[in-house]
Amino acid sequence: MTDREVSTPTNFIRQIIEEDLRQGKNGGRVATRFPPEPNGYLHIGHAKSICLNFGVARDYGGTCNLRFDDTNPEKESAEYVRAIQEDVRWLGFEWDRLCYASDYFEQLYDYAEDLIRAGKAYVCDLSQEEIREYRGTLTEPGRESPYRNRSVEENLDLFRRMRAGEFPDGSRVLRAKIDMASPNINMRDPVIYRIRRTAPHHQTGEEWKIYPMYDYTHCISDALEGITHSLCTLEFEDHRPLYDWFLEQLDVPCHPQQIEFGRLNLEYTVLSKRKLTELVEKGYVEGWDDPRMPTIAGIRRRGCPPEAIRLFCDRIGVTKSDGVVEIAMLEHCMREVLDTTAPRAMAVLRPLKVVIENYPEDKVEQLTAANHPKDESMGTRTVPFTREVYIDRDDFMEVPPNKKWKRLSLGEEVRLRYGYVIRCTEVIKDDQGEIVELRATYDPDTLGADPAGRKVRGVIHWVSVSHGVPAEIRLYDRLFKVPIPGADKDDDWLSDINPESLVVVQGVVEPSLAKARPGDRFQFEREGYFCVDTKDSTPERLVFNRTVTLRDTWAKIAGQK
RNA sequence: UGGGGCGUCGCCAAGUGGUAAGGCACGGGAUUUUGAUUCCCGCAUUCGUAGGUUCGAAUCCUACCGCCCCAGCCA
Repeated sequence: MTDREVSTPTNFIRQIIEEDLRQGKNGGRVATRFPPEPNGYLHIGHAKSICLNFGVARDYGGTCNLRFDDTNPEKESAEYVRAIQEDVRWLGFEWDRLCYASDYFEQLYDYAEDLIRAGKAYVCDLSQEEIREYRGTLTEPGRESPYRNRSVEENLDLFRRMRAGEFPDGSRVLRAKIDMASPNINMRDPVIYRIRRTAPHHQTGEEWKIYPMYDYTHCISDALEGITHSLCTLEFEDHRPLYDWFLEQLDVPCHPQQIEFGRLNLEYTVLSKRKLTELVEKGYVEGWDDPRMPTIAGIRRRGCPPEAIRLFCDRIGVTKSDGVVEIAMLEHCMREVLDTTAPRAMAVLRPLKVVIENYPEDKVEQLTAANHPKDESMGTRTVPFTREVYIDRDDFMEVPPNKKWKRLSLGEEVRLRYGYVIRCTEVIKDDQGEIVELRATYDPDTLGADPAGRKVRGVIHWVSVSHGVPAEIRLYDRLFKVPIPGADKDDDWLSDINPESLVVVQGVVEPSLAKARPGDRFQFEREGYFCVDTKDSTPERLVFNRTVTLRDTWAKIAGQK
């Protein structure tokens, strides 16, 4: 935690926990867990859950396990297991125990036999389609399976043979015997074990031919780990009666309390694992860690510090109402931490050469620049000033658009950041009328001093032509062009992708940046926050990713007219 | 038209019968060699709607209305 995060969040879950502590429940113990299924990368929605679970454990002197909910080998992989651990650690959390639901397969199996012996579970031979038909609908009750009243002996025998691999996939399942007429569909004899003979499991290999389902596995795993508060998202609210049912039937060590909260929705992106997987697999992005992805890996590569994510999660709060958080909230958190932590530098994204005609041909001045305007401890660096410099094309207009313009224009003055005041004397264009170069003069008395008798309103950044270092700069923008992709036609969400979510530009950066290391974050003055790409940047060919722009009041004013 | 949830400012969110916190966004101003940052100031007489209880209601009751989730051998 950093200073920014000292105020402890308050929310209904923390209130429940505090009340439990007050009453001495669970022997004053608080134990949570973060239970991802390793079937994809973690995204910012998971970050909310991570911050909640690990944060609660931290603040109440409890524990938090990282538990892989790995009961579906067909969709899971060791690669996801690896990536998830990396992401949780990067976010700044460390688990007490690293667990796998598959650690409990043997116990889970034994509990299933207990259920059978108690007459609370049975092997059902109905096909998948038949089970669906027998289940009924939202408004009509289901019907009991013809296999519902098999003897304990027959059920035990069949279940053991399922485990032994005697039956093909899909031929039989083990079901809990609850109530086919329940208004809660989850209670209509849910399947708790299915046969999967071929798919090797990333943790248990070929050992198992049957795999337990989520509802059955999750509550028992929680109980075996001594979890006190099992926090999950709202869509599991309907499953809570089932969660409690299993724990009541079985002789488990404890009965954790499931509490549901609203999952995060964020504007201009998607957060469903299905859609994120589709973006990756169909090549709309370059991978799970594409900087446009809302994955932890993508956000990290984009240059966002973990502290900003934690700050964001604290600020959006935890409730049961499902809303959509504006992207501005996330961007604000990024800027807030980057402003104080990122050293400043100058980079020209769209270079326009300026020749300062009254500056000596081969003179080079080493100007001193502060690495942070209000943090002296970040030190200073030196930037070479020469007769020819690049400025950004956006910082010049031959004739100013209005009186508010404070950048360079023909015949007018502007200050070069940390350097001199220059005046544009001539605009050189090519045959197409495109501006290719500017001529200017400088006022030698303006280094660190205001010019005599004039006030220069504008300051622009620049880089020496002879000393600047070329760099590829990737300008990332929101992945979708509308706040809610697929809002009115969900199957068409892909058509809402923003075709300009990535604009690559060949820029020039100040020479001090040549020694920047992958992952280093900077503020390019007047442009935004950038970080050295961890995959593609090399000392010979620097690549910077734009994390987020600076707040841009001018763009707002300019956009109004 | 079954069940489970949720409705407080444009967005997020406090509030738990005593007279609407905060953050983001937005608007205005100050300072500024980043149109950044920082700093002031403004921003819900009203809590989905309608009734009722009460000296007093966002908080309690009733009835409506709206939105979300559930019919995987996914989690």
